Amino acid sequence: MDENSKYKDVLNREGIKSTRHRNAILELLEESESPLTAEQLYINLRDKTASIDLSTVYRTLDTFASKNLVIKSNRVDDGKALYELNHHDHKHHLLCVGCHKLISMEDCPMGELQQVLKKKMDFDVTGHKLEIYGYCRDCKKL
Amino acid sequence: MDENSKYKDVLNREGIKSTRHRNAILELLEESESPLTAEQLYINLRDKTASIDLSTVYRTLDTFASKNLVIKSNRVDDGKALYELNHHDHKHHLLCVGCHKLISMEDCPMGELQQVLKKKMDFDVTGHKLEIYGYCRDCKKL
DNA sequence: TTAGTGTTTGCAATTGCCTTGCATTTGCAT
DNA sequence: ATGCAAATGCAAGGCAATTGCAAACACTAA
Ligand SMILES: [Mn+2]
Ligand SMILES: [Mn+2]
Ligand SMILES: [Zn+2]
Ligand SMILES: [Zn+2]
Repeated sequence: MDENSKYKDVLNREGIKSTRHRNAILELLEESESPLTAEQLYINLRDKTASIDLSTVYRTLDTFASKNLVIKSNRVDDGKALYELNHHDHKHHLLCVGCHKLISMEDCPMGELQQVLKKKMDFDVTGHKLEIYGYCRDCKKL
Repeated sequence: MDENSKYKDVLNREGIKSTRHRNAILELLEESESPLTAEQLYINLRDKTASIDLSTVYRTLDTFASKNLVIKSNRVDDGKALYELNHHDHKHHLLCVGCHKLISMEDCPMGELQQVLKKKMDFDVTGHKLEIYGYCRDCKKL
């Protein structure tokens, strides 16, 4: 199987063509354990084999976002756009205010809270947003 | 009392001068029940008495943010910067997606989570944002 | 395999949000 | 009132992101 077609099925399922760049971008996103900026992807791709234009990176990410293949968000400190693979599972991150690293939490702590709210407040939870800030292992030593 | 000095005490407490523009911006933020962009503030101010430059709006908001008088965030859809008054009370609301009522929660459910994160992830929590959506007592009957 | 089609990409220019340098004005302490 | 640091207006600049267009490419149907 061609390395450039690793995600052919995924892409075809969304009605878009399987290209070198699209496969490469999906691969990088899959390898990364934290969201990436368009520029980070761009630099990573340029350093590898595949020269690519930054506008192509943006267009590709926009396409992926519109197909719900990736989730677009904004970095807290500078508002720059971040992109991560949509794993379709409900997830939260810990944001280190020291080094701006994003760390994935294994599970959502809201589960039991929902039950409490249902009993005490008679409120049926359908969703939530949760962001947690603090200092990671590395940064709190300094 | 001069209308242009409504927030003199607040501003002096932060060690910055009380000016026409700063008072006007604080007033607009206080009147608004939702966060505003710099441009919204700019247009609002220009249409009133006070001609103001957009760069002054940004500089003022940055100053306020650095003094923790306002909270800066980013709009979800376009990433544009949003500014709102910092009311300094740590509080969460239940937002009913049926009637858009905001219900205050008596206490913050994050307390025990912090301890868990410290142990399991070696992460020191300094803050968080939490929004909860769902259906209130009245709306879930319908 | 080849030719044909719409899609994707590179490139360069452009947009729009936001920032910065500098001269002038203003608030405020003396 | 006077003096000085802080705040402001103005114009230029920086930078993430977008766009128009021509060339390259993926895929389909001969
Ligand atoms: Mn959750
Ligand atoms: Mn809380
Ligand atoms: Zn860190
Ligand atoms: Zn309701």
